[in-house]
Amino acid sequence: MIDPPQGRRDRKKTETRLALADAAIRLFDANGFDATTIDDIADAVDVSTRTFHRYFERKEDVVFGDQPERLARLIELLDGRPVDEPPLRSVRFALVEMARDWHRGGDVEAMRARLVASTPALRAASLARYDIWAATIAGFIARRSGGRRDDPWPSVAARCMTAAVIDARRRWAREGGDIARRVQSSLDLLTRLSAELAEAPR
Amino acid sequence: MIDPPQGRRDRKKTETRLALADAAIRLFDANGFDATTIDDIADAVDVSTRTFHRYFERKEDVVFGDQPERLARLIELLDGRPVDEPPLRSVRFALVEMARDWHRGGDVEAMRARLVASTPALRAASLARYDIWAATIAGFIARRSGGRRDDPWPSVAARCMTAAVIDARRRWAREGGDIARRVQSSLDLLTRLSAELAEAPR
DNA sequence: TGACACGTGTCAGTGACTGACAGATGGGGT
DNA sequence: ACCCCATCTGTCAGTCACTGACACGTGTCA
Repeated sequence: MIDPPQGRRDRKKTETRLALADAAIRLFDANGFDATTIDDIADAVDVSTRTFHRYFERKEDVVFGDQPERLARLIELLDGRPVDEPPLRSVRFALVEMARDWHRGGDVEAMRARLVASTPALRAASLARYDIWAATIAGFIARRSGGRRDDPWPSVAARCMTAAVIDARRRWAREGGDIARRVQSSLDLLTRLSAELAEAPR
Repeated sequence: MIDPPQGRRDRKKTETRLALADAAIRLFDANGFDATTIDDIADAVDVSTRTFHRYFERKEDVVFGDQPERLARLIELLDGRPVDEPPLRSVRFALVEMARDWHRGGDVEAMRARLVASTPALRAASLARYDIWAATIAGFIARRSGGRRDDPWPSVAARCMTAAVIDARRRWAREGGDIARRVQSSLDLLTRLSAELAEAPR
């Protein structure tokens, strides 16, 4: 999923990062985000707190420890779509596929979703992550549809589709069910927007 | 804008809260968010840091010190719309009106927008605020359109319209211009979604 | 294998945030 | 006008997130 099989050093780095993320999520889930100290997490992976902070700028970030892989996957999915496909269709495909990854993530992924939904600090951090998704998707749409540089359309479209995903995921955290299907139906709802807004021109 | 002219005590409280918010924004703008300590802000208003934390849970929150008033205003605008108006039209009206408030906010509002755009911690906090807006709007749409309790439509629609506002405001922070008009055109773009998504059914 | 780059631990320090207590001040009832 | 009570505030002490500096040990590459 990631580039080449780098040297032992880089492999260990990735290993430590994912180990910290995994340990953190489990500890947060068991004892709560606030009640868990960075010391607890570092101890669980047997590194110093200083090392923790070399991997993650803020405590919240550790919950999204696999973000580099996720973002790379999103980009890979987007760029893998045929160039003659309508851009939003490509985005839709990529987002549903991302949701399938979440499903494959199993317990830890559900744990993370619940954790994020119930912890204010993590909710904010999570939204900031999706903001990066939105920017990435906006860049993709802009490239594929090729309008003016300051055209707001790619950005607005990307943000809306991301918003649909966020809503689906939050619903999934609360009520469970099939996350991929939830994302699909949220995205489908976007088509309803124009119909309802058409009655409200200006 | 707010309820009745409460006693002196409550008046002083509101005063202090807004004074802290105002002082903080100016200090952040002048010296940067990180370089400004809570001590600096508290000193400027001549209260203790402990008092600061009684008004605002986190340092970031002070930038949104007038949030209670804003949210009250949003609710007021929404509830003030005729009940037979299409819900999304009401929301559109309210959001554009909120943007006009920003315009009336003058320098401090522009300062805040620039500040939020350029400070990661504030960007995250800002998104969390809009999340509350989205929830409020979703509640309004649900009430006015009266579907099932677990219908995802109100929430998705609210999130998308909020996303359009966020995008417009961020653009405004970067490039200036007429914020109300920017919000209008972002919202107008939502109607384009269905056309482009229609080509991407499933 | 040796020079160098880089990841890690220790240490010390700052600043955000919180609970507990005590003093001050406004509000309401007599 | 007075007092009692609720509430706001400052001081103090403590925890914890986060950071720069330094020294040590380990991977990497010539």
